[in-house]
Amino acid sequence: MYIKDLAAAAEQTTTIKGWVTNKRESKGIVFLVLRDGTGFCQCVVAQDTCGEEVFERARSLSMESSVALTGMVVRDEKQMGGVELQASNVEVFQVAEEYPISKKEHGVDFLMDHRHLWLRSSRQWAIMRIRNTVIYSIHKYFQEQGFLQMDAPIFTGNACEGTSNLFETDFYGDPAYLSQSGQLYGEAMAMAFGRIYTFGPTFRAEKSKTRRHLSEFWMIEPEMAFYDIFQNMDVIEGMLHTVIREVLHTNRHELEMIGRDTAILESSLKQFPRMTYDEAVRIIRGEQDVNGVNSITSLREALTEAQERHDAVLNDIETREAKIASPGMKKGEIGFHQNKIQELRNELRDLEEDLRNIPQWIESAENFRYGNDFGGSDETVLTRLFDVPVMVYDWPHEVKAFYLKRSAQDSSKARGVDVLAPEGYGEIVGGGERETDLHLLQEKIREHQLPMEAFEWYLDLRRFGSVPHSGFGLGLERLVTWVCKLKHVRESIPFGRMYGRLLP
RNA sequence: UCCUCGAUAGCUCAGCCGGUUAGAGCGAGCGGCUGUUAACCGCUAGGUCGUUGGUUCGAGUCCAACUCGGGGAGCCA
Repeated sequence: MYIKDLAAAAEQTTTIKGWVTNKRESKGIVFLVLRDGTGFCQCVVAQDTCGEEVFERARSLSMESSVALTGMVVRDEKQMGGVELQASNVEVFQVAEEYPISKKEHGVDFLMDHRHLWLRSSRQWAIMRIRNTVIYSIHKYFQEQGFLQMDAPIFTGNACEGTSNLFETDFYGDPAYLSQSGQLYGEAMAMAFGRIYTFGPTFRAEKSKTRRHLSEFWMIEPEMAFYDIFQNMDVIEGMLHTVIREVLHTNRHELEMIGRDTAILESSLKQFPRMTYDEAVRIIRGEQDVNGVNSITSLREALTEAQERHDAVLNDIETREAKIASPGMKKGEIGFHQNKIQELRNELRDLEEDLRNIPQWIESAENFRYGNDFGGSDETVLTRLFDVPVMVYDWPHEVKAFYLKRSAQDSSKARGVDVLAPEGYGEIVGGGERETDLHLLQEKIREHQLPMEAFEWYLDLRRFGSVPHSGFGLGLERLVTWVCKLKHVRESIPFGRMYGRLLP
C-alpha cells in the first residue's frame, strides 16, 4: 500500500514500505515519519503493543533507514494526511549510515553536492511533483489542440542564432555543437505538419552565475504555420493558463508544503497585459504609471523599506544577543534566541543584497537607453508592477534574432514577443513571428555574419511555399521556478548543470 | 571576462581595536522522559581556522596572490 492511499484504508491493517525521514523518541514509544515517494506518514511504535523485540528494532533505526511497517491505520486530524499508522511489526531492509542532511538548514553548495539525497526532502519532493504537472500539462495543452510533438536534433553543425556560446563536441572528427534551440527544425516541421512543438534539452555554454541560468535546460518550442504574432500570444497565454490551472488543481498540497502563496497564480489566470517595447520603456523609465504605481518611486520606497527593515533586524539581533548574555537565562530560552538570531542573520544577508541591488536598478531604469534590450534588472523593474505575466512585443530589430519578421507598420521593429513573469522572475518565454521574405532573411544572415551555406536548407522553407508563421520558446525550469517561487532555477531540475557544477 | 560578498567542528554560524586554553546550536554517541510534530532535558566525543607567502614579539583576526563558492553585469529561456 502507498501512503497516498492510506486515508481510504482507515481502521484496516496494512503494510507500507519506505524510508525513515524523521524519528522522535520517548520512553516506551517511538514516532517514525515514513516517506514512500507518494507522501509522508507518522507511524507510532509503542512498546506495550508490539513487544520488546520489535520496539528495540524501531528504536535503533537511523534517519533514512529503509523499512516495511505493518499496522493499523488510525484517523488523527492532527497528522498530515489525516491518518497515522499504529505499527504492530517493523521489518528492516537496511539501517542507514549517518545521514548527511539534517533537519536544520544547510548551505547551497553542500546541498548541491548532495543533490542525490537532497531530492528526498519534502520541499524538493513537492517541487519535483509540480515540475511533473507542468510538463504533463504542457503536453496536454498542445496535444488537445492538435499539435504534433517532434524531436529536434541535439547535435548541430552550426550555431543556430550565432549569439551565445555553444558546447563543442566531436562528431566523427568534425566539430559539432550541442543544440541551443530546435526552432529552425521546428519551422521545417511546421511547414510539413502545420502546428508542432518540441520538448527537449538545450545547451548554453555561458559562464553565467545567476539564479536564472543553467547550462543544460529543457525548452518547449511550438511553431505554427499561418499564425501571426497576436495569435502566437494567444497560444502562449492559453498554454500558461493551462499549466497554472493544472498545478493549482493537482498540487494544492505541494504548493502549501513549499509555502507558495497561490494568489498570484490565481490572478495569472486572467488575460496577460500586452504592450509594445515603446510602452514598456516608458514604464521602466517612470514616464508612465501602471495602475497609479510608478516604477522609480516604488523602487525608492522599496529601498527605504529594506533599509528600515535592515536596521530593525540589526537591532533585534543585538537585543537578543544581550538577552543571551544576561544571567539567569534558561537553556531552552537561549536556544530559542540563538535560532532566531540565525534566521535574522540570514534575512540580513538578503536585505544587504537588496540594498546593493536596488540602487543599481533605479539607476539603470532611469538611464535606460531607448533601443537597448532589457537587462535582468529592467525586467524586474517592469514586472514588479504587475501580478500577471506581461507580454512585450515589437522590439528594435537590432537587438533580436535574425529570423524575426519586421513590423509592417514600423520597419525598425521586429515582431518578437517576450513574456516576463511577475515577482522578478524575468523572461520565461521568447518568441515571435518569423520573417517570410527570402531576401530580407539573406540580408539579416549576412548582417549577423552567419555562414550562409549552413542556412540554405532553412532558406528553402522560404523558397517553397513560404507562409506567415510564428512560434516561441518556453524555458521549463524558469516556468517551474516562478510557479514554485523558488530562489534559484537549480531547485527546479533534478540534477542541474551549470557553470562549475557537473556532479552529482 | 568584469564588479561584489564569502571560506572557522559532519552541518549552520559567532569570534569586537591583532593578545594567553577556539565558541554556540544542530547532527552523532550515551543516559533520562509513555503522544511527539525541526520534541524536550543532561553528559561525551569532535578543529592543520580554504592554500601559499608577507607584516608583527605575537595572526582565525591585518596585507598580497591563488583556489573554490554565493550574488550581480554581459548573454539569455
